[in-house]
Amino acid sequence: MAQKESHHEIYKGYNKLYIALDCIIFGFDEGELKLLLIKRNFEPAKGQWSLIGEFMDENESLHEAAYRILYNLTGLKDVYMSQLYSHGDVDRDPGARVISVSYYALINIQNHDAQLVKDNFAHWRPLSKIPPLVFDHSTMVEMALKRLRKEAKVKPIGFELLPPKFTLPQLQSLYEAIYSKTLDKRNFRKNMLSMGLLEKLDEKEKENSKKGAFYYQFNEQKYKELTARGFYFNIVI
Amino acid sequence: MAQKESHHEIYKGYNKLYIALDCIIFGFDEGELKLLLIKRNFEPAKGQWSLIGEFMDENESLHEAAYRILYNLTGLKDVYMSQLYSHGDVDRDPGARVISVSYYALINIQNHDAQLVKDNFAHWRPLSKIPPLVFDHSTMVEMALKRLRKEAKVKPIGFELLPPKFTLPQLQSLYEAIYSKTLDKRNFRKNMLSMGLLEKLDEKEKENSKKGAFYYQFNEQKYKELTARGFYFNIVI
DNA sequence: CCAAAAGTGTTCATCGTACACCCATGT
DNA sequence: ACATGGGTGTACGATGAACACTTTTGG
Repeated sequence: MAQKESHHEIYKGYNKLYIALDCIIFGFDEGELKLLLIKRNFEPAKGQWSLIGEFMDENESLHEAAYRILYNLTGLKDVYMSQLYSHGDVDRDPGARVISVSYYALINIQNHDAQLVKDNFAHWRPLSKIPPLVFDHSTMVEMALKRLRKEAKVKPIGFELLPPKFTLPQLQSLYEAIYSKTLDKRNFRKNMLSMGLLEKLDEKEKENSKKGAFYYQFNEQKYKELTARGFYFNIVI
Repeated sequence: MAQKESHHEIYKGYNKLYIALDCIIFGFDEGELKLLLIKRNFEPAKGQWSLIGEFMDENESLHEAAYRILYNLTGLKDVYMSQLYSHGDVDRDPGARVISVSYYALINIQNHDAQLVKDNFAHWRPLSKIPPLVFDHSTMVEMALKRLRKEAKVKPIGFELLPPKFTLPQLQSLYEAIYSKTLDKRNFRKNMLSMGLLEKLDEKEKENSKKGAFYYQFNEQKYKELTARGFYFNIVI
């Protein structure tokens, strides 16, 4: 504690800055990727579209802040989230010097707390129809999409955007949405199933077709085992 | 300006934090990767090994700060540098709450200003013999190496670590150092030359062999042209 | 019975990988 | 002449890419 004090002394001559944390929250619904955006009802830039973000508190880590913000908006806790980038242009926020750390999250859109979202003036917007955003938030979204496209090829993160049980046509549709590209059904299924990470269930989804499509679920445990032995997830786009 | 004032008012209730910026500086010499580390002669952790870093100033962007720090230590300006990660654990710096943004740099080790390095108590240390580092700096180094390994496969950044003129054996030796792996000479050369990015010079390097090895240089211009047409650098390890 | 989506295999080209010998030259 | 590092080509297996028809069933 004495040491802590002395360090405070040492650092005392230096500036402190505002740090914010912004979240890019992806969902998948109706065959397309969506982002959770808020219509700000507070200054600055009141009434404009924005990512959800808040200022960092002295007593929480970056990860904790990211999960706090996500939780407050969606009621979700166990969610895939990953640090994206730190945005530090001097004038990025016209109001004051604020450095923003961005995180991106992939959530199962079915699970979020719609009431909370509503209370926060937030809305799901299709990625193809994102309105202009405040500050450098559009850049953040671009970077997040780029990152998602990179990661979804080599990590099994796509499943985070789907319910625990999903069909192969749904999964393919998700990948097609991520990469804005139609994929060959046979090659996609062969590729996906050949990794041995999906378990076929004895149950069919019958909303989208008369024949019905079998449900599958991702085997997290098996993925960990294989990874420990040098296996790499890889889906060819 | 009136607006700026009003925004300051709005943000006024929020905390400011210390933000530091740390640089992981890679060089390549004597067949191995090296890092530029400082032996701190200031508190806290005086006498211990550390990355070079400083506190962020209110009036510079993250990139500007990174280049400032690198310049002050090495005298180098036009250098490959890229943001790595932001480290935000509450207790990462035992002295005070400091968030650190890390950048990693690849420099041609021949070009640095040895006197400046000396004045800053900095030393080149082989990656294989990195001493324990202060705070979470060892984590930063690990992350930087991981990133370098990812990037050197798909971007022509290896050349940043070499002089403008280099031989294929030197280039191969660099890749072998990056990946801690011996590579097949024929496959490496075939792969590298097939991209058409290297220009063979009429000059030989004769320090390392009697026969001498031809110098090559990287054609940045051609890389840009090809990239614009959808080409991707790719070297198989 | 028919429309609509689910499911299934094979062929070909490309790319990655393994591998061994000759060349040039300084001593 | 020889030791040392530089330079070169080929064959095989694995992987990615293209491609069309059958199955199921609700209406």
